[in-house]
Amino acid sequence: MPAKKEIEETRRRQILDAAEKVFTTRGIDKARMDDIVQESGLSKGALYWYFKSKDAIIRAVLDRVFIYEMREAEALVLTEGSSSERLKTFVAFAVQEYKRFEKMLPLAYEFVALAARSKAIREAIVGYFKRYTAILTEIIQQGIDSGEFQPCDPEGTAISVIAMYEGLAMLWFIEPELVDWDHMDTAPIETILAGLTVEKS
Amino acid sequence: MPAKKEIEETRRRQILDAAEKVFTTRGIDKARMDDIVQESGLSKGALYWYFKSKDAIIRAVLDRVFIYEMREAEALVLTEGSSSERLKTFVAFAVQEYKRFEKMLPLAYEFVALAARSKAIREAIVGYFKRYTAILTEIIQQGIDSGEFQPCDPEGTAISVIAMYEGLAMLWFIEPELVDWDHMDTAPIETILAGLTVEKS
Amino acid sequence: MPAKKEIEETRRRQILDAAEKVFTTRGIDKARMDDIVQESGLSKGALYWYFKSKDAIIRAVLDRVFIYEMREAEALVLTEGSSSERLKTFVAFAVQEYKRFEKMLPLAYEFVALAARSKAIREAIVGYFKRYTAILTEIIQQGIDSGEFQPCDPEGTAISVIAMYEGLAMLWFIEPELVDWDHMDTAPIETILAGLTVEKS
Amino acid sequence: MPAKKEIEETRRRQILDAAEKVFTTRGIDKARMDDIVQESGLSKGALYWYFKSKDAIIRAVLDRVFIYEMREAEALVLTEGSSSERLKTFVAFAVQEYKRFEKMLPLAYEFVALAARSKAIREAIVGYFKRYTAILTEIIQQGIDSGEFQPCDPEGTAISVIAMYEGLAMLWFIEPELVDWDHMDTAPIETILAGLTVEKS
DNA sequence: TATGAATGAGTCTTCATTCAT
DNA sequence: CATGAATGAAGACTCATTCAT
Repeated sequence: MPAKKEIEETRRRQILDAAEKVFTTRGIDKARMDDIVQESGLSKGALYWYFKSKDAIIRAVLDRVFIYEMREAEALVLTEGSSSERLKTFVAFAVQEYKRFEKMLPLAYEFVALAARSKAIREAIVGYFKRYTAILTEIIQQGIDSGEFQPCDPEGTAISVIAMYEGLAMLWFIEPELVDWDHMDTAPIETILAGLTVEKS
Repeated sequence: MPAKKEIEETRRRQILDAAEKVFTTRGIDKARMDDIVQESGLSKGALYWYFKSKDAIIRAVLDRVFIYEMREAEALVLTEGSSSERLKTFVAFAVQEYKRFEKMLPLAYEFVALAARSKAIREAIVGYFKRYTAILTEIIQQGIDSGEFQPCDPEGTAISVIAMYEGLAMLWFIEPELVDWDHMDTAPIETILAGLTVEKS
Repeated sequence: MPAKKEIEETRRRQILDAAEKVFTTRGIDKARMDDIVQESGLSKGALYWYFKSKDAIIRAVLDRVFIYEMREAEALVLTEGSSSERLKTFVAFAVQEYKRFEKMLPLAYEFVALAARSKAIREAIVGYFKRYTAILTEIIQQGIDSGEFQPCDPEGTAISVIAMYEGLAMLWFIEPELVDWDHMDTAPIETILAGLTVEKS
Repeated sequence: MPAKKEIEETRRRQILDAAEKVFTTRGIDKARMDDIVQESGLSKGALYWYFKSKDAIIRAVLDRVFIYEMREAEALVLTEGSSSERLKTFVAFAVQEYKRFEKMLPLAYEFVALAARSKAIREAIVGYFKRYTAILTEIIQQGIDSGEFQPCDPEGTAISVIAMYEGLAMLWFIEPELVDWDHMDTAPIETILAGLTVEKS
């Protein structure tokens, strides 16, 4: 017997899937509850049964957008190999994620814009970045400790790297031709690695 | 005698100033024409006398946000000194701009989000980035030509640098504590410069 | 259990009744949606639930005004008696209709005026006249065939008769005193019948 | 020196010509003062200098539409010839008028519709019909007096004739194909004349 | 639980009219 | 006399939310 809980979970997912799609294509503000109703195949009443308001749906979608699995990335920290290797692997992983994320970028930037006016949204996004930063900082710290990387502020550097990739994603979003996304996982990070790595004489 | 043209110019500026402020604080979608009316001190009719619609105001504000003076930056290309110097000066200049830009960032990200659905907006933003890229590419090319920089793809590198600063600005926008903006004009670019510069031994 | 359909039908009627009244008293253009809201006892939202726009309501009212039962009149064609009798009965019937129609005449003339700019309206009105013409033409044709009427163009004559009554209705509408509506169903048609009928010597 | 009066007269005519055109094409309600401004080539201020309001323009246009020269028709009454001849000449004249009037018919029917709510408009239109009726009544009376026409109610008959032509004009306006306007000046009136005329044998 | 008809405050936009120059 | 910028009341329409069934 598919417990109530399961049905409820299914309904919520249906609604959020629909909302995500509608928000992405029409924009959050322009999206109407009726659009979500139609897209979800449910009824108006059902939406309001599972979510208190449009705002509640927005927040739930926000969480789906900015909270995803980083376990794979986090596991990297414990991997064998040089720090450069790990850094590259991490970046390659992140670039993969961006690619999967592509369709949701419009939504992501809407949330970024909304962050200016909503603490809840700001916190969700900040949490996402902090997790990313923590992983990258750890990798860089390992490199410094092992003498592979120049001494430097590991967190600051991590943030610079993340910023660079966020920026590239944004440029790519605005005009794909600006960015050669197929080499994204190598060229930019190598520029940084070149400056980061201790000269092997 | 303040010629007609002048009055017209004043009115348009009044309206756009008001719109910019309202869009920034309330968000473009949530902004009501009445807010702009109140903020501008003009009347509803006056707004519609000078601008066909809310959308026309949005576009006009867009242009004000993304089209500004880069002459100063463009002049840098012709400056004396090493390419590293020029690069740093350019970055310092850009960081200054971001600081002046601070209040408008929410608006800027709204436009970025809107870019997904509007060619006009996309083009305005792309134009802005292309101008920036052109300057930076030129500086890097000069560095390569003079043997100061490693051989590399100058445009790709320029875009990476711009992306990094765009990303930093975004992080700073979302959570100022994430980014030490006071050293923004030095630390990140130096990491890149380290990798870019030919070893002087 | 008043099936859904019934409620829908009731609501539409409520709205169209209200619209008809408001259009008639205030004029179509001067009529506000809020007037219809008030007159109907429904809410703004309800109006827009059942009709897409004011224009949709106008069209629906148009149909109610110009599409009505002519079955009774059409049945006349098959009646016993002389063609003169049938013609008179038909006219008497039509005059009755005009009387019932009295209150809607302002609306009817608004539609006539609108016909100049709307194909849909024009077609609705033309359809109405064509049905009337067809009946009358048939009656006159019968009269000619039986030798009761002079040979003539039956459709042209039918149109002349209809035109005369339409014109009388218009004069009556503009200034009731101009037309003795109580003898409308006899005097004018007899003038025509006198000229139409073959002399019985 | 073209006295002030002349300029004033010119301006008024310019405005009313423009208004007539705009009212006819857009409809009185949908016509904007700005349309008249543009069409007239004058300025907004000028319109309000010569006419107090849009309503004043509407009334002035009304007068131009419904008050025109009937002197020619009125002169007919004194003409030589049989009453039948005079009647036919009168009808031919009227049909000519309708043809000239063609472009203004949409406007005329708007005024008819407005008559329901405006005494002033009603009176203007009634005045027009009364003049026409008076002429026609006189002609018919002459025919009765001379023994050419059957004894009948001359005014009632006159009104029937006018109504018929008004109705034909309306049908023609709504759907030109319904009415063979080229024979309008003969066929319909002859049907009536046939019934009206005393048998000569 | 689920439905979808109904609500009505809120929004953009229009346009007759005014008035400083 | 003439101009056209400015006013602001009014009106069509939208849409998040509610609630009787």
